[in-house]
Amino acid sequence: MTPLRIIFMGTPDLARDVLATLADDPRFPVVAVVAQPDRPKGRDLQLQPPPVKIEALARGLPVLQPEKARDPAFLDQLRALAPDLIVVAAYGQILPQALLDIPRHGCLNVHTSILPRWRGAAPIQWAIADVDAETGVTLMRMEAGLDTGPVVSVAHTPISDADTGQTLHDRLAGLGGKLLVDTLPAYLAGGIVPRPQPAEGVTYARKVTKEDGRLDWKRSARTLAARLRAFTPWPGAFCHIPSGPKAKLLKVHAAQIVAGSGAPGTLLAADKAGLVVACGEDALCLTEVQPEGGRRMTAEQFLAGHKIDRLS
RNA sequence: CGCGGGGUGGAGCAGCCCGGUAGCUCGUCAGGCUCAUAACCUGAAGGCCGUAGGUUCAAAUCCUACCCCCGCAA
Repeated sequence: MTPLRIIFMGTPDLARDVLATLADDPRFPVVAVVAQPDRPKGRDLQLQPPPVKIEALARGLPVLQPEKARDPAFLDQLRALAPDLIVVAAYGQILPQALLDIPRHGCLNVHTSILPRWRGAAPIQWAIADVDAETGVTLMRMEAGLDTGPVVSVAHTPISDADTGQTLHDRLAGLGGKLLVDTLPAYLAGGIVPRPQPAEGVTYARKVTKEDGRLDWKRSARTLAARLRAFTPWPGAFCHIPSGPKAKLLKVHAAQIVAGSGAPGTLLAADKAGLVVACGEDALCLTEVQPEGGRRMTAEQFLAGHKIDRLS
């Protein structure tokens, strides 16, 4: 039997971790890696390679970075590589049927939720923001639809009150890689028949935007606390300090739900313990913040230099 | 030249536009009060105002260059 030929497609940190786990395993020879093109990043807007590209180059793997995955010339390149299997993790583009048809064993996607819940771009964040008790990773055989393919295998993990988008991301990245390498042998041997996703329970995790980080004090403290954790580290949570000629941005890094009531946005207390802000329901005690232009600091430090009675 | 905020005793800030004795909330140290204290009262130490030039009788403040920190853009 000729050696297996695997192509990996992915872009961000999560995909890098999955790639690392896959490529570490000698049973699964990765012959090429596909990532999104380098994008301008950082304060000087310099072109930065995506994490997957860095990982691939460090391993001496060839990297392809097509602008569009449906580009016919790119598809020809893929065919020329004669992959038996394509593994996709957070690649960031819809893959056309013509691409899905290339490998003999099809395309498998590592998706960081328990499908059909949270199909789409930001499943990790929305699982936390929606206060789900658990989430997980789904290995799925890809179809043309958005995360609609039949399920090969699933791994679960509970979501704790301490989980943030970052911690859950890291855990799911590890879980995803493990699920992939644990499942692949049986799948490739034909021992697993992918099962269609249930028709019930479909939700969509739309892309997170900067605006999702805005703390709307009219919401409940419970909701705001969940969103704060979900959107850590990006886009983070923020509100505004109304004092002065123009409102200043205030990022909130850590907060806890506390008892209290008042007009949403009102500062109910401000001491070493934190800034207690009235919400639509209960209150939020901000313990770590970062004013515009400054570093992150404790509520105590912040209060030493700012006199405020309300946030917006 | 992508856009913007900022560098002032140990911390966080004000003062800068309208140059002329370095200020606020804390912290630290000493003393006092108190059964006691993270509370309160009194006092003290601690700063060449990011760096280098320039303008001026005089620069934290105005001008120029540079260094460093942060946010937005992803």
